[in-house]
Amino acid sequence: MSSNPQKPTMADVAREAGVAIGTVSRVVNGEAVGEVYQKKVTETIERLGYKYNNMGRVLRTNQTNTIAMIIPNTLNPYFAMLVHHINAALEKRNYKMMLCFTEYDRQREWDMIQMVRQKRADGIIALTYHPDLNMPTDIPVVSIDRFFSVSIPCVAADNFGGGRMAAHKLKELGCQKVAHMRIISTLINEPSKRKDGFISGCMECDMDYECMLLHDGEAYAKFEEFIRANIHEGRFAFDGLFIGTDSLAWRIVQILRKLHIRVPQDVQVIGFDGLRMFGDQEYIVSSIVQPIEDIAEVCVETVLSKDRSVVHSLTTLPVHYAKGPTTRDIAKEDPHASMA
Amino acid sequence: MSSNPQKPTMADVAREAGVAIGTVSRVVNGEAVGEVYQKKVTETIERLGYKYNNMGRVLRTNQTNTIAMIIPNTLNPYFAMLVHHINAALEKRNYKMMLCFTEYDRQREWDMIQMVRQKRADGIIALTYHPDLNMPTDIPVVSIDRFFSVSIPCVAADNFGGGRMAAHKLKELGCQKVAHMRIISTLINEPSKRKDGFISGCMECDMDYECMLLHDGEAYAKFEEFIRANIHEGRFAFDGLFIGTDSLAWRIVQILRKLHIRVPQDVQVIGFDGLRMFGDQEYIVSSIVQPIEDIAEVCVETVLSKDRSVVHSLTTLPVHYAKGPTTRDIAKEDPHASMA
DNA sequence: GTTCATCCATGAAACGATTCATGACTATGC
DNA sequence: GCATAGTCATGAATCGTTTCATGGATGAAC
Repeated sequence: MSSNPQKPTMADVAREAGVAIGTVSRVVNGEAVGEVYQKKVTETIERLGYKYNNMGRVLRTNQTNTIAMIIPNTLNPYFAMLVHHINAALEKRNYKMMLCFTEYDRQREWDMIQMVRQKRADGIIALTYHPDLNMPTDIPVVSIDRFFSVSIPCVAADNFGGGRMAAHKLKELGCQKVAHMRIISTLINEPSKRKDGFISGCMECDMDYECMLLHDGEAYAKFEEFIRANIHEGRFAFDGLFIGTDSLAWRIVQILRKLHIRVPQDVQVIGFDGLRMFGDQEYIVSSIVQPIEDIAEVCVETVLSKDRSVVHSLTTLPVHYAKGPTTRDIAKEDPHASMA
Repeated sequence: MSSNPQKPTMADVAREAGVAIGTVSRVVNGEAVGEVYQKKVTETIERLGYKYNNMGRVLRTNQTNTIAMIIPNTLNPYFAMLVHHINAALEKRNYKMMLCFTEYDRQREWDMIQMVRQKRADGIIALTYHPDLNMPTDIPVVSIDRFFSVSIPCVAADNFGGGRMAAHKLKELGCQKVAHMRIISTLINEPSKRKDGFISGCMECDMDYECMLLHDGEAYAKFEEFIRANIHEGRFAFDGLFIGTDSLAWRIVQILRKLHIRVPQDVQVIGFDGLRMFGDQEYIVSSIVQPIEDIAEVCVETVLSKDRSVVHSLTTLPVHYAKGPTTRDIAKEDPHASMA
């Protein structure tokens, strides 16, 4: 018995089972087949250890059942969670995710889009940052957090509402003089609206506010400088801060702590995103929480939707507030608490 | 000018340029072609907006230039960093990464491996947990942290050395009575050696030690119970803890803090992995740091190596110790520090 | 017994690339 | 001018699947 050393193909199975190649195809795809044939083919597949080769199928059907997800990286927990939920949503629909990391690099963002053109994926879910990148319109694309044009659907949290919510929350916590800090790029995207919402909220609540929007690079140094400049006789001039992202908020808390400003006793700090330790533990700071799971669901639903006419060009999903460890009154429950 | 609505293929380019299809192929692949042909083809490609279809190529060459990475998820920063560096190492070699999340689920682990059989990837880098999973040997596979057999190369940090290092470090920090806690599965993998190394180290340092290895499920409750049971008159019976992973260490620190045991004043805590906030900020706890970048590099090098005879069946890479915020003497620098 | 409809297996063609045996052409040497 | 070697474009065959026009077999209706 000289077994073929090559991996068996459908033709091999067909020959061995004494049926036509089309019949094998239908068995493999679970289509209706006569009982006798069904059995013969199934047995032969088993015997030869046949595994279907996906490339043949893709070439023929022009369907990869794969969606490309374009994202800077996965080190930021916000991205990691997004990837997590999008993968889950795709898996539910029997799709695969092809992950493309851009590291905020324009060339890579472009390359990744080209890849889809090479028929490696059926559609794109993209979280991109480069200002002058234009998206292809001949392929299903969904953009997260960034609006390109009405022809490219965009999904985002309710950033304006979140900013507004932060202002109201700070008021509720007793703040009178607040500030907003965020790192921006030249790009205007949906998260830019956090500031607008915050300003609206502050005006509604009749709070003094100040905004610091800095470009990456010297941002951290400048923020620290700003904070130092506003400490007079050991007291911080602001009693509430709304920070554009949790990741920045966490860094700001480090700076405040270093300067002996207590959070939350001396100043309330609210971030944005809703990051938690290990994705399921404590929130790392108090935060306006993005509904990442819903965002993922809508993205997938949209990119897979055959009927492009029913697709909204901008979907915004509701956020909510969550307390982080910074807002627990530790001092009361543990007077000797040391920093962990 | 009636342009073809279909995406142009190589045949279209060949016809339009008045050359043979093979010539187009060689131009696309950057092989030597006569200058005149070169120019004609390049121009036509440009004019038609031709993008090569990867599937045709894959089908013919049987090479996907893609490596599948099988991993539980990306929410744990350890996994996220691994994914990050493996992707970078693959990209350097012009390979793509296909990410497969298993969520610790055996069925998924198996499915993912089947996928590669379907010729979606040229090889596998796998971090799996299910005890009775056996790896295919007809495909290049590299396993992380888990040794299957001599025929399947395994890459891991020096877990034994790391455990030993933790013991010595605790001694150095003045500890006398220490404990080791880790969550285990029925699976015996490389990280299991952390305990062995720790015990060796404790014996070398002449320290009292105790080990708690618990199965997932009630582990957290049991650990807390253990800690409570060892607090007498406000003092914790142990002055040093070596925890199996940073993620558990972080949770243990939360428990200790809740019970008014100060870290590091009352007890030193050392974890394993070297997790940092956002991948590049502070270590979340003091830790034995895994050389993730090197691990990634070796994995990629190994899985791509054509000559399987030169690969080692087990590669262990050196670890190092890093201080987390827990080991800074906060009390001295900020007597009023509140927990953040 | 004949006709018709139904069901379903058949197998060639197609998907879009690469590969390679072939032969056309040029250049060189004598 | 002829023989030889070298270069390089050609295009048919191939990879492994799906698809679909074809027709054989079966059963129902009369």
